[in-house]
Amino acid sequence: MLDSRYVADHLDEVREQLARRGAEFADALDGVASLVSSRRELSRKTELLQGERNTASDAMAKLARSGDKQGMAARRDELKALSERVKGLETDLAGVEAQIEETLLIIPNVPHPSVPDGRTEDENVVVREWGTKPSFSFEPKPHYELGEQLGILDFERAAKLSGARFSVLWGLGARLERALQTFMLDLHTREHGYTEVHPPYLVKAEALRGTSQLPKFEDDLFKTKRSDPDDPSALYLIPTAEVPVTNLHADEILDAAQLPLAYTAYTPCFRSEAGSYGRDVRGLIRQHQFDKVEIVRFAAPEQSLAELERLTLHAEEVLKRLGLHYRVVEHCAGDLGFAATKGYDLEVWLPSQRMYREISSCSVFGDFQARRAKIRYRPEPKGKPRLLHTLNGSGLAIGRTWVAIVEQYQQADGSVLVPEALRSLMGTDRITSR
RNA sequence: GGAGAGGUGACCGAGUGGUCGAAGGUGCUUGACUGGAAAUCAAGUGUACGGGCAACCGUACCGAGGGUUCGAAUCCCUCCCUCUCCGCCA
Repeated sequence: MLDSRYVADHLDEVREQLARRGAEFADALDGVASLVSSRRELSRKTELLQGERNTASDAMAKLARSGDKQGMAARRDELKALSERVKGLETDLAGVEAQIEETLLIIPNVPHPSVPDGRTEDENVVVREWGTKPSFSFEPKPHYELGEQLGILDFERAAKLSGARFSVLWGLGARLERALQTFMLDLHTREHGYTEVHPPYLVKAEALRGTSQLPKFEDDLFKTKRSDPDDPSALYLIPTAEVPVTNLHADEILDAAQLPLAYTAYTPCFRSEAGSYGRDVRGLIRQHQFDKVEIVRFAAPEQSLAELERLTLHAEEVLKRLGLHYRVVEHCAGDLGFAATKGYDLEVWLPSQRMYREISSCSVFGDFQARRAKIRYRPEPKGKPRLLHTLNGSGLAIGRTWVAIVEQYQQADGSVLVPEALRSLMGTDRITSR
């Protein structure tokens, strides 16, 4: 969420910055500006009258102590009227504040000045590549064909259980999923300094509001208690570990010395994929449920851009160790996530598609999430609390990593070599038909 | 799910209608004392918004929301959470 006062005081600037995203928020922004000025006026009036009421109330207390029943009776009506006026103003003020919040909650973050222009993902900028495209003496197969032939991947039975966009992994396929969890968590905790977290997979609406999946992207989420969809206490399945992990520090004031905080978490992720009906219908690329190891950092504002580079390298290291060819692209302004102010995608090479596909998204959110979730830190021991900056990235999406390994390491005979780094966890150096 | 108890500042804990942003203690910070430290003594020590160059002042906040009242941390209602016992369960 943007700062309402900043928006009101820098209307044109914010308008221009948001225009880079290719979206129009003119009306909403004007609305915020005028609401902010009526809030100022209203709160001044309210406080003045509250002060009057408090003074009068103290006088009443004195009368009460001196047992002046008559004096009290004489003033009661007058005070009641005053009190009613205060309540009226308080209600109005709360109304204005709610309107400001409501508007601001659906306005995206402004792109950082360093973010390149562009409308769609086609205008993202390739920053660097790592490794080389594997070459094959045969036509490389898609992972879903290989997986089914090897008996490690089963969509038919998944459909029987849960419908489309679910999968069952068998044998070494399941083992590979588990090996990847362990491998990634071990790398981040042992070598990159992250603290491992095991969070809940069901969260309150409040948490989703903190990281900005709500209120705007409710359709993308699975909500529990469907029998009473309006129950405000209904829990949601997490679409990413970002939600529970970032909100760990909601409503907290951290010490500067604690920063940067670095957490990693393995969780399943649940996404309704509403509106993506025709896309990636085959294979593991787009599922309602997938596993992911997430990395999350909390940083002082001055550090956050450098922290983004660091976090991105941590995610990249996973691909390097697995020997998977990939590239890094920077989001153009139009392709930036709702809450992000700058970000990179890691795209892994999929031979069967002859394409780079997103396997990680690393973002810095500035104070956008911190303002929503009220995550602050104290710059100096006695100083005023200040919003910190949040960051996160996939480190990595495990399903897509599984896909990349099967495709990049496939052999002419249909078997799949196990990357060196996973061999001890897998207990084998090759996946063959069972 | 049933019965009971409770949610107060960084922490413990007092406060059952008015002068309570909140006693007392602990912790922390600063000062005094000391060769230094401990102990002791003194002062300070929440967050947000508004005003002021500043000292500081005003307003709100005692789990959340609503109500009663001239006035609520204190009374009433609803919800959330924690603890104890029973039941059930992994």
